Amino acid sequence: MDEFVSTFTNRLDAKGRVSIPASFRAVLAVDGFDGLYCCPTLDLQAVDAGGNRLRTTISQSLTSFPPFSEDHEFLSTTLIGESEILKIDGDGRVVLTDQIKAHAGIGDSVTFVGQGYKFQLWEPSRFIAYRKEAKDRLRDIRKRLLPGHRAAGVTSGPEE
Amino acid sequence: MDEFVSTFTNRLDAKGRVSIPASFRAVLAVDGFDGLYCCPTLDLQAVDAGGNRLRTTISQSLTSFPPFSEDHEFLSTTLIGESEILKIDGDGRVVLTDQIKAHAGIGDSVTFVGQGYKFQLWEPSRFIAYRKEAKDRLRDIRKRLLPGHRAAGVTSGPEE
DNA sequence: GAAAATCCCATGATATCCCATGAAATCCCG
DNA sequence: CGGGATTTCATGGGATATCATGGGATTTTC
Repeated sequence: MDEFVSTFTNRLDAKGRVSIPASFRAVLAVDGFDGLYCCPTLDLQAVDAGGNRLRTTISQSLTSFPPFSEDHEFLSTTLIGESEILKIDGDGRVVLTDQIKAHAGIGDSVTFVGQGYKFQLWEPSRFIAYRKEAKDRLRDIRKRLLPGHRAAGVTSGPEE
Repeated sequence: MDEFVSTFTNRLDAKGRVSIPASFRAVLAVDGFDGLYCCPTLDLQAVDAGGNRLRTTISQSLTSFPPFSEDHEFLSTTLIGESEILKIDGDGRVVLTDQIKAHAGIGDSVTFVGQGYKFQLWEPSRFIAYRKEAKDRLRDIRKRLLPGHRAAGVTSGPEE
């Protein structure tokens, strides 16, 4: 297990804690980062989460700008300043901060969406809408690429 | 913990003391600098703060100018001459000098913004305005780097 | 000797730790 | 192959530690 795969939805308890899906915890353990690195996505009501691999990806996007340059300051303010490092308790749970919950519109449950080297946190119903939107868009793209054909070998799963 | 991450806002007490966020103190402890190195930000009403890594970064940005050149003199006057080293008390608090408070327009509370190897001090409401600007700038940069790569969803992040 | 800075301790809110529980998935042995 | 035994996992709750903040007391500074 070295990639975040699949989607899970868990509930927050009275103290605001959520269990990170067990398979995601296994990936984090391999990644070797103590805690959960969380960064709000810029144009989605979601939060990117992960460990070292996510963090270094973000850091590296900063290295192309010299320190003290305007762009470097702007980027680090948004990417690092808005990020949070959540502690993972002994049972594999985290407490989401108010900023994270506000940004993603999260109430009493969270959907964890695996995306390889990172995963995203969503408010469940918002994620369902987003996924539908993404599928429709994918269909459009395929239609344009393969006019008059059905995509061979590229499945999108059962249509609902 | 080796980077300043996330944003915190704390209040000054009657004696002018503010707690440095605990996670930032942990980073400073690793960095091994006794005190808090503070340097007014050149073009912003903010103050850069940190430990050894900030200090060496400032020194290195000076080496790109020949010693005794006008630019070197000017920059070192500003960057080093205007810097201050604040004492950190046993409870992890500092007392901001009048210069710092004046430069950043700080009243009765301070926002600490993590930026990796350093963090910034802001007057809270001023920071909110700046953050909005920073996000817009990040959008521009993303657009230039990833042309035609739009998010599939129709939602955009919540505006505050 | 007075004002300011520093040290030390108090306190309430919040976060963290540790153990319990029940349901579901997995295993195991016939 | 099957069904009971065991483990895993998400969730819950009480006890404990951490942290920001406040204030008195002592030391420093000029």
